[in-house]
Amino acid sequence: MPELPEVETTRRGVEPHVLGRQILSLTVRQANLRWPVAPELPDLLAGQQILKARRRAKYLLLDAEHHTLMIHLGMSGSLRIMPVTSPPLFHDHVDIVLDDGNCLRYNDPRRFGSMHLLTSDDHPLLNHLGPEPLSSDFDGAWLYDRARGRRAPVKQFLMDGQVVVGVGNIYANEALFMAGIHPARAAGRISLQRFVRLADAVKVLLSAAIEQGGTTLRDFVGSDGQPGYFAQQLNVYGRAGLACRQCTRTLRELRQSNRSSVYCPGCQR
DNA sequence: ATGCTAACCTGCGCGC
DNA sequence: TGCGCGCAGGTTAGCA
Repeated sequence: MPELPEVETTRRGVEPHVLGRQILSLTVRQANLRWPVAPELPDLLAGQQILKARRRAKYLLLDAEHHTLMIHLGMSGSLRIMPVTSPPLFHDHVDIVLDDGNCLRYNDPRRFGSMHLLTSDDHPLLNHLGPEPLSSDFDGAWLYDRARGRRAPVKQFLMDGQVVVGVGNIYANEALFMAGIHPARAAGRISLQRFVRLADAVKVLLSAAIEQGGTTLRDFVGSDGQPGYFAQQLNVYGRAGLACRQCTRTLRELRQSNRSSVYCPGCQR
């Protein structure tokens, strides 16, 4: 489910409900996520007030007084604010119980998500991440520099978290279409000018998706339970075999690193 | 250093 | 109706 816009939508939805709240306790019903939830995590976090809700890449970072709770939603995770009394449903793995009768409830069918407790942002999972796509650190020149000598297809290059964070399969496909770049082209063989178009496309797409509450595919819901509205604007993702909206040629599909890429053979070179 | 593969899981849609 | 298969928004470890 979640790419960066979904995580940011979740952060914005959750923030007003958790800021200033004290964490009374945590209920862990299923600790086997992508990495096991540390058994001592609930006791360490209980009693602390939540001071800030940040995002880094696709990680949601809840800063408390002495620790930061780092949450990843994986492929199928979601967070909802709800009364702690409402009965947990299937795959509701963790409740972060707040002091106002509500809880932040983590649901994740596939359990590819994770929860870690940090004492600083110096963590192996955060240390080697590339720039935020919507920051000024990320632009065409950055992509061009990082692509020197890289023979990997640009699609994989763009999805590499050490190059830039937050660009998942959907937006990688869409950005390459918007920039007119074939997903299989070697990253090191793309001009600065074309990388400028690609970086701009990433920024435009992610910004628009955040504005509209993320992309809804199957089961995504934001923290207030409302679906996003960006899905209807996808030009290539999920449209293999259909006509390109720009040139009417049939969109093709190929698999790269076991992920599907959809592109227009006319518009993308 | 780069790049490829398998791995972690469940659910859903499709063809038979 | 049921079953097996392939595929799905992510990311890491391990190995060539």
